[in-house]
Amino acid sequence: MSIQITFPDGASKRFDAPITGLQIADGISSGLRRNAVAIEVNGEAWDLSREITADATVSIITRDSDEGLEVLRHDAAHVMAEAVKELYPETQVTIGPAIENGFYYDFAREEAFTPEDLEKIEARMKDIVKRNEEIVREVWDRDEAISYFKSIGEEYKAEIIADLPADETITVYRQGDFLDLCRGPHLPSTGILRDGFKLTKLAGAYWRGDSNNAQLQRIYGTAWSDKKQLKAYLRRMEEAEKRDHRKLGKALDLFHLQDEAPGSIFWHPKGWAIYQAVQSYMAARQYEHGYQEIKTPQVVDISLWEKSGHASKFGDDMFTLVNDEREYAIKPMNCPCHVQVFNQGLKSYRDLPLRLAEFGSCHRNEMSGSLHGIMRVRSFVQDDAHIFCTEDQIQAEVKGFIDFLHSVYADFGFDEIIYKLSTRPEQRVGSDEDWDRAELALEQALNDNELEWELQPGEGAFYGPKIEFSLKDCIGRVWQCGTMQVDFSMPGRLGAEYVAEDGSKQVPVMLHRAILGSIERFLGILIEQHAGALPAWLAPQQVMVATIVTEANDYANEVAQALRNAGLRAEVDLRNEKIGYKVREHSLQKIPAILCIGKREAEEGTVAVRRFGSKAQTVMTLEEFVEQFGLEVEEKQLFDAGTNNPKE
RNA sequence: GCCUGCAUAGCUCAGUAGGUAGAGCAACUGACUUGUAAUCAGUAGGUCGUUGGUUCGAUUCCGACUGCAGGCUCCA
Repeated sequence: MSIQITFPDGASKRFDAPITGLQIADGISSGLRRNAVAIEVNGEAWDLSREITADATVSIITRDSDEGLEVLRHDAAHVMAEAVKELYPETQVTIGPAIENGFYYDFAREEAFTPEDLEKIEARMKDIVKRNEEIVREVWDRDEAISYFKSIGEEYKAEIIADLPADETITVYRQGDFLDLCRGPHLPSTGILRDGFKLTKLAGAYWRGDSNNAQLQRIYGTAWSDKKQLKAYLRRMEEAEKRDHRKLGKALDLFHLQDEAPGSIFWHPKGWAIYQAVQSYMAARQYEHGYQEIKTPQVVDISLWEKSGHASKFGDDMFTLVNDEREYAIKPMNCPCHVQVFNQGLKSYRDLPLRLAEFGSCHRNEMSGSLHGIMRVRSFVQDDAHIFCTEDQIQAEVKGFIDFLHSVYADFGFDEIIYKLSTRPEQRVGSDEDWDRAELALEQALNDNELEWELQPGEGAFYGPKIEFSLKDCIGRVWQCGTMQVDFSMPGRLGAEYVAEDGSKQVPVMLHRAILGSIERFLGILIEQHAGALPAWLAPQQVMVATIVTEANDYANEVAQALRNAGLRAEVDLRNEKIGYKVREHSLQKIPAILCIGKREAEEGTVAVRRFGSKAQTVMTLEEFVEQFGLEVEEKQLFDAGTNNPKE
């Protein structure tokens, strides 16, 4: 019998059935065969060794494609599990998927793995690759599979199989003496994995992601198509880690943290200068967008948090204090306070939408393990605002907000934003009808803006669904920054009302929103995004005036004063040091512009400008520099350190 | 909170198979007045995170605590 195989370019060819992906690849070219790791058959990824018995459209998956890398990484996980079982037979295997850049496998074992064990495991993995064991796909009967895995002491595997949907085919992959439940696809043999992998870290992880369950030991690894790719990745990571905001915060003297105040930041002059630049920028932008800024109390009676529902859901994470037999909470968020401001006086539908903004200082007693540099802290300031509006106004407000957010992120130099829609959680307040409408409103806004977004079912806040706007840090970790949440319930719980056109009293809808999220977190990401070399408008010190000889001191001071008068953040370095030393130091501090002042400049009334990232020196008059640099600051130009040109 | 690891001078790090520690940079002093990424010489600087234990003796070994790092969980 012959079957028709159609290729990606539309061409097709007849083959004698059955035929395998490996044979097809071999027939096309030896290079393709060498690089093949799997085959896509009618849109489904198959093993190269699986027999194709009917007409099909196929495409060979190669080792350097995204799909191919996923197969390699998944195989690396299996090879690791095999290695672990060989070295530590008492270990139970659970799950081991491919992830971005690599893979992991979760193991259950009494004794903890040590970093030295990782080396042993990695060495054994290399052995298994060298053995080039054939990887064989087998279809098993469900009950047989369950009893087999139980019989060899793999309780977790048995549990996974028992929970698979009834119509799912149970496939088991065999490599050497190691059998693992898996959907596949896998490589034809372990040798094809080659040597582009490395075990990277050891971590704890809960069985099925639930902290009530047993904690397993997770081993992470990274895997690439070959050793060269692996090395390139490791080098990239090493470079990226140099941009870590904690390192730069210290090196650039921006802030520090210390034991006595875990999760709280001591901002130093330069860090605070950035902080203030960001905050005052946001204040101006919000004013422009029709927000009114307010300020609400830090310490508020616990009863308000009970009414809002926060005390019952987040009570453990709130800092509370008792004074004169009265219990207070240090505000963990601003919303209930904003409703109090709304509630003062009688509001009309003509007042809506009412946009109240606050740089709200919040304290949350986050679990110690979740603290992370200045990205996740216990004391932070949100660029928070609440929009009180009618249901009809939601669409326009959400749309307007998304545009606003995009323009802010663009000013800061962020072009990659991750959008997520989080919908109703199990524990929530409000009717299902309200949730339906709120979720729909957000979904529509995302689609109207033609954004690519990811759905996170059950991840919404307890009072409403939300859109999350996330950014990535230097090593690719995703952090939520902006948010837009629709809330139909809190205004009602806290007694907010307005008089409608017909004279009736109505409860407004409340939109919770933030663009930066926590200013602290945003600054952390901002520092990493620019590797500490902030664009001129954000740089804590924008200009450094450095003298070459003492004789130029007076003129240098005049220059610095003129720059300050022009609204620029300028310092002067009169130290008795060589100019090379000063240039080096201020370059390491990533100051956007160094003005070198010698006898010549003092006599001519000029400045010798050296921009960060460039070795070029440009002599111009002080006036010319103020105009040029001032414009760059005013226009919030993003400076490209590599080319010394403003970015598009 | 849980798992694994880490904590030495202001910073970056070395070191002690258990006998109270060292480098570079920074700081300070002096000389040098300098033209675009480190001028030279000298001085000073540490209860080796805190706290128990083992030991004649602990920075080193063991435990607890605190903090940090990487994950997991959580994130109003």
